[in-house]
Amino acid sequence: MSFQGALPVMKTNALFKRSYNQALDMLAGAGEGAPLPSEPAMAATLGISRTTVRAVLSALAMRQIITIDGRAKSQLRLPKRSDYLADADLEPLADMVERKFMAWLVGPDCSPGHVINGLDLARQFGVSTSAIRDCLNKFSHFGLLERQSNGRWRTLGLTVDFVAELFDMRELIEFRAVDRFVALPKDDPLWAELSLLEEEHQAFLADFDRRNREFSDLDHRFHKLVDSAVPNRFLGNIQGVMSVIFHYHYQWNKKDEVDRNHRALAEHLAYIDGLKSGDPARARESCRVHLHTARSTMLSSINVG
Amino acid sequence: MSFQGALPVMKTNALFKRSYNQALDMLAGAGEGAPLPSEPAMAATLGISRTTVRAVLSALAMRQIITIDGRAKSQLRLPKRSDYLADADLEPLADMVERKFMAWLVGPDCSPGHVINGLDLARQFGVSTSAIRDCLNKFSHFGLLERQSNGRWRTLGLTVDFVAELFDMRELIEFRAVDRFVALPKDDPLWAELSLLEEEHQAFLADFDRRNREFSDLDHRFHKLVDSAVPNRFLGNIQGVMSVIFHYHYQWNKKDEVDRNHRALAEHLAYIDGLKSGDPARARESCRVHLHTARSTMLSSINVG
DNA sequence: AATTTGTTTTTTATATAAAAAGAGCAGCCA
DNA sequence: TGGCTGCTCTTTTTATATAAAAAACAAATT
Repeated sequence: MSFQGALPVMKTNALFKRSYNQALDMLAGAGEGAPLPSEPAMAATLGISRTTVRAVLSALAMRQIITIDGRAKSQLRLPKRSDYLADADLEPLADMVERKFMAWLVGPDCSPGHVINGLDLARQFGVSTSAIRDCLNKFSHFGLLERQSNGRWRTLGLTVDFVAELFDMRELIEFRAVDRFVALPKDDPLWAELSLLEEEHQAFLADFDRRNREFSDLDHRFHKLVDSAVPNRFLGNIQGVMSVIFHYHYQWNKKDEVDRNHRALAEHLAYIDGLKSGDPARARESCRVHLHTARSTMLSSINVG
Repeated sequence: MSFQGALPVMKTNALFKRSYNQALDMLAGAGEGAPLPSEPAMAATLGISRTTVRAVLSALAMRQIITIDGRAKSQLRLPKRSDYLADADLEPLADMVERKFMAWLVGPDCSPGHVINGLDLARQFGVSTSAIRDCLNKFSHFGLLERQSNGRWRTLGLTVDFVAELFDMRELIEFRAVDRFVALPKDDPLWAELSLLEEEHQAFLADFDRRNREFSDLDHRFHKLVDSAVPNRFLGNIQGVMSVIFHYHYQWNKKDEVDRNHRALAEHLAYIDGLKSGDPARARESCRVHLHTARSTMLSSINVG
């Protein structure tokens, strides 16, 4: 299945490439002729192992960007644009497969109940079947897929039922978290974090037109903070599903995006007020309103999409 | 397809072996010289594909147990004990790995926080690294493992925290299910199922000494029934964790097993009464009592274990 | 003595190959 | 006509091989 001269690459070296580009950034920051930090120091800075640092360093030396002589490493020249490695495959493989799979899942080639052909997907995405298998395994935990008795995979799709069940769970969890949150002592660090997030919301609102697109991240962080009042690892799982669904679904449903985000932003602020009031009933109500809106927004988005 | 001198076995043919033994059972039921059902019929009976049926049939013919001539298949002799394939590897590979892994996890070779060496486990269990990888992936969804940034696996273990969080979640879900359950119309099929299960509990109690061991299955089915009042696929996930944890943990903690099961059985019956009373407060209370006992039993079992 | 580098050993991630099991089709027999 | 068999093609499951990355170890330098 090799189109061009694709030699057999066994494992993506995305980490190396990312680190290489990061190293170039560091060199751009320093001056020409400047000495480089030691290998362990660089490893710590980049958060990678020394093995990878050494690979990056020899690549830099090969390109005549730095020179290495024992432990004396120095910069020969400033990095140019062309020195950077193309960001084509900088993404970890699993992320790439996940992205393509979600696109396929909500796209026209897949209808709910569709039986998945792993081999075919592998060819389509340009990866091996192992990668597909891992991805399918992951999504089956998210409830988007099902295994039949004969070992085959069937899509369940982003159906109305799925969303309803997901939100039921979400409400169950978040209502409880709200009760716990309002009862937190006033010196709990979560209150400070909440205030910080409130300010972020205000700033977002002030600059809404430009930052509109980044809302889903803010949304995720806000709900995560509320839910953290009841620490529970199983809850994190559900949050992960929510996050993935929201991320991908709204990426392909830009319709009414501005209105949707604007409304959610306002509701978040009311929700924060509710929490800060210390009144459980009021907090619960503001939470209920927001989750209700989120649910119907998602449902209508699925129905038209 | 040779099951004796097989040198490099690439994939376990557990399905074939299980089916082969099942076919022997069928032959033992029929008489000598009796005609065999058609291939599709056997496939349907055994719940496998015709390909596997054909493999079984030719193995039986090879062993001179049956004779095949076109579509005329007939039994030559009754199967002997020695005809059966050894039950060493009749278990699906994934199940075997899961079992061994859980045993390892709660055993002395593994303490919470331990970094897992996949290759080593593969050698220990006599399987390939792929099988281990699949297993680790599965258990990470159960919250028993964690992936570190460097891609390594670390055990979190069956700690007090884990159990506390698991039961928090369970209570959250089951309380809600109870509320919904008592509100079901009296002609809902769930009521009939509940009565059936109540009878099973009574029968269990009458024959407790002998059936004691099978209690965990009954327990699982009971809670599953209650929770089915609120159908939700994410909930099924949590139930799966509970089931696995209970199954393995109590398999190695036989201490006080009789008392533990006896008490749970009594509480289940009270719980069923509570549900049948139709009074939400009473139902909730009997549920609370039982879940509370279950939690403390599990916790104390971990502490002494 | 504490770090740094050079080298070797482990471990993980991925593609590939091959067995096992499933699905479908054409001809055939009752 | 309807179901059965023989055959072929797909799809899934698993083991293995190998590159990437991490970790460990040893020698060298400050």
